[in-house]
Amino acid sequence: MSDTPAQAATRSRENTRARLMDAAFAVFAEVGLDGASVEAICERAGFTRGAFYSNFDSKDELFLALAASVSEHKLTTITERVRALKDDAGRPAGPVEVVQWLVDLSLDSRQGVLLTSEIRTRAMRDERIAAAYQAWLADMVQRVAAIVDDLVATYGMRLRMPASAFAQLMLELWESTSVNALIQRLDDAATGELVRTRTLVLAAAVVEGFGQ
Amino acid sequence: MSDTPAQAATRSRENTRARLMDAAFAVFAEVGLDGASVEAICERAGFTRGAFYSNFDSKDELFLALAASVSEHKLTTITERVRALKDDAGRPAGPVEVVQWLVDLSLDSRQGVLLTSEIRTRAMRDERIAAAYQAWLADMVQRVAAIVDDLVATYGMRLRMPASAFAQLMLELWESTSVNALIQRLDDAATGELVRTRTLVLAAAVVEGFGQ
DNA sequence: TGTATCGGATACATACGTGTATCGTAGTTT
DNA sequence: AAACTACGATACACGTATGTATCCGATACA
Repeated sequence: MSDTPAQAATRSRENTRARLMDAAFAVFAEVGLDGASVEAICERAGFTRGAFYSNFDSKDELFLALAASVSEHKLTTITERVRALKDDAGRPAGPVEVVQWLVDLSLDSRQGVLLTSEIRTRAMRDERIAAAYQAWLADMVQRVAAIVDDLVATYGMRLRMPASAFAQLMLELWESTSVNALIQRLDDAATGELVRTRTLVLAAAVVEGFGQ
Repeated sequence: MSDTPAQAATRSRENTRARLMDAAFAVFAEVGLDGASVEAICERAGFTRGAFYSNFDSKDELFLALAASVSEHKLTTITERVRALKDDAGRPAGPVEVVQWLVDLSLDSRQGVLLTSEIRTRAMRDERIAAAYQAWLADMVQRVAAIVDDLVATYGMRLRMPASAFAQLMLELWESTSVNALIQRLDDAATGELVRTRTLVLAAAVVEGFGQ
């Protein structure tokens, strides 16, 4: 099956877009949005700026596209895992295993944490990014809340606060813990342990009937 | 009492240093560290760059000095308030009032939140700033933990986790909530309410014998 | 009142990043 | 096979930030 020219061209174009975005992901994580020059991004991607300006209007537009892509990827991932949860095969054994499972779900790479921080920082100052961030966060909260609701029903427990508030608290806690772990130069294992412990504390507090 | 020339000169010098740092505080909050030009800082302070380079070696050095100053200011503030707490006059009536009091203690201005975020972002990438940040955080944690210990003893309650871990959790929660409130464009009242509510939830979870 | 000193202003050299306009070429179409 | 199209490279013009070297004026002291 051969492509029409438009398709072939598009596919190639999409490919260089993707390479540029991958490079931008790395460079933004390294030096931040303002610290990253278009030149540096292109160099890492193996292009010159000609390619860049042929694909994006500006660095800001690339950043927006990248943020959207990362957000969507996270949402997709979580959706898949929720579906896996529904299949009895992968269902965790008990509440504590659920925490483990949720933490795995939320942990991000070093670069991911850095980029998310960049997005949040930007959102504090830029109305447009704030809107996008809030929309994404609401989406995440909703999905995590759905998981929580489902688990609570399954194990016959009760929440001491609305599931969505609990979910948002969890998400913020995970993020904030990741950031601090990064500042403390903890390795992945220690970071995971810290997040797990804290999540258990919070769960014990908010979920009536959760272990001890 | 008149100054020696050196003293007078120093005093004036300290004054322009202070003005530059005040300006930098505002500009960094507005556009971030990388987004702020030395020129912009000087302009806001009512100087030219000549004054800047006469007082600081680089923008980074100014940022470091500013971060240290802000940190120290926060520590001083909290110390004062702890002392006030010791005087029976200002002592809160009960656990819930204590929460109110603690929240007041932790709330920061919009600009303060933005600058703290900038510091934290920087700490993730820069070893030197990370060390300073961790030292400061440890200090804060220690003081808050002392308050917590004192209060717990006073009201005859018990903690379900080490006071320092609890204190750190609190500090992170306050910070993270402030950031999110800022992104959501909440006003000060709503932000305070949110922080208060969340603090109560956490306190109820961790402090055995805390209200309901 | 003359003079030395210090802090801040001015002027300059330079590096860097951006965006655009143009060019060369590989792959496609007829 | 010739022409066309699209993508990315190259070259250029411009603006902006930096840091330094020099200058000027006010204040302190003799």
